[in-house]
Amino acid sequence: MTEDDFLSRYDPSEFAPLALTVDIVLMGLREGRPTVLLLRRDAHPFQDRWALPGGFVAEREGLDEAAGRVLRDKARIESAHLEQLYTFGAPERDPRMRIVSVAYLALLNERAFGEALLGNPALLPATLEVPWAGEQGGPVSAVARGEALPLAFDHAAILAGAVLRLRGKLDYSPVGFAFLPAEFTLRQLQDVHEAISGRALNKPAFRRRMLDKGWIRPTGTREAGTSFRPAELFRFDPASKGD
Amino acid sequence: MTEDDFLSRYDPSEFAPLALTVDIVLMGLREGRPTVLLLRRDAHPFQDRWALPGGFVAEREGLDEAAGRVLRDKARIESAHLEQLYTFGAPERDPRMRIVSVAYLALLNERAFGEALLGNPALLPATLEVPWAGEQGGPVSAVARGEALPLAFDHAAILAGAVLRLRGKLDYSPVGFAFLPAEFTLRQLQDVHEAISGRALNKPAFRRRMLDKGWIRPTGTREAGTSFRPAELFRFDPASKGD
DNA sequence: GCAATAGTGTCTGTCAGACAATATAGG
DNA sequence: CCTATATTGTCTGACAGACACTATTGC
Repeated sequence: MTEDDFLSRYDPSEFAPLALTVDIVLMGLREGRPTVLLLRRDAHPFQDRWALPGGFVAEREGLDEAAGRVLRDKARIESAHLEQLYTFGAPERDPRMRIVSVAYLALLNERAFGEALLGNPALLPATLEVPWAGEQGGPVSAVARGEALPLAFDHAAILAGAVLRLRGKLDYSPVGFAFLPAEFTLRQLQDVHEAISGRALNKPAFRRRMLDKGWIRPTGTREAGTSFRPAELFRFDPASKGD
Repeated sequence: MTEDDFLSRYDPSEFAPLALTVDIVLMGLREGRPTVLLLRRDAHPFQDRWALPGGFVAEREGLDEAAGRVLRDKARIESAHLEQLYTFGAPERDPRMRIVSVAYLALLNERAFGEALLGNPALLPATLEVPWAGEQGGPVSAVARGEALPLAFDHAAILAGAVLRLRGKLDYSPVGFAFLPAEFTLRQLQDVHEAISGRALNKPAFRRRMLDKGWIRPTGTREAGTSFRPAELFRFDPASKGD
């Protein structure tokens, strides 16, 4: 493909206006429900609709790097589990010009979620309502104060993709620990799994499964401040494998 | 994020040279091994190394659309299972300029694989050698005529991603049928699963599993031309669900 | 002791692997 | 009948769900 290739390097499309952005699904768990952080758009297009935090990819910046920067700038979050989700590039997805967006998923534990809210008061937490609908997931809506928020661009599709990705990885990857602090009880871990999968789980079976997988290690300490029997604290053991 | 947002629309990065390409992993099965089709690079950079077929995304073209076009132009394949894999955008991945590549995975059955080879004789089939290494997969090499091919750009990483994606989806999605003709025997389907997962499977268990999943329906006919008991032919039943 | 939750033991149904038995094509 | 492969039957072990039981804390 010599000449062919050579010529295509000078294809006009190369010089057509094109921008690259990253959009980030900032997800945490609130009251047992997956919750995302959204920003209201003040300008056209999609004025007054709600959008994922995002930003343009800089000239000498990698994609993961850009996502990390957006995380810092828009939510004051220094570190979080961050993974690429999918790339959206329909020509008309942004009416202004061709903007291709690489969507990322960031998972926040309770502390990071709270810090993000403090760091940027414009962020609105919205509960993800996922009609369990079949099994492969259906449309997702983001709800705040009892009302479904109108979303900008193709951001509803991005949210749906985020939920599917999480559900798919939950069982065979230790991704669920990203929602928890360093030390946690088995009940907390089970709550995470129930929130993401959207269904109740059996306690003894869950405990067996987690211990058998070898993902967690007991710390030897127990939680404090309960008025009943305190649960044992565990830590994620990255020495296992996966993800 | 009014003013902020407004200003960022005019960020210089928007006008920095940036190109968008799709690269396609054309995968089929040959002699029980995953095999991909590669093109030799005649020009710099990475001259004489092997690369995935790819092309620039045109001005008013969606990403899936661009991938379909590359499939037609470079391999004369009219239709195939095509899914987006991952987007690679390290700033220096192409020494000439910033080129972001959206990788796609195309699955070919035996007929499509043969047609591609006829349609473009420059395509070289290379066997994917996947050292089973642990479980999450390791580095992948593409081997032809007994030798590992030197790959261009970050295409080795793309191949590794393709193998992982396939392995991950095989059990809970009907993706394996993309490698087979419309009618097939259970033995053929099992061969596909063994080739992708890289391990031998139990015949009765495999048969039960496939029938229970409801993905396949018997056609009532049997294969012909065997010198032994002919196997029943099945069809993929898309009425089930998933993918 | 009481309330509340943590953690364990046990039964049972589902399902995959192993392996053997039966079925059927061509010769 | 013989060979080779398809297809089915059955046993067994791994494991998840259900549910009841025991343990431990604050009060």
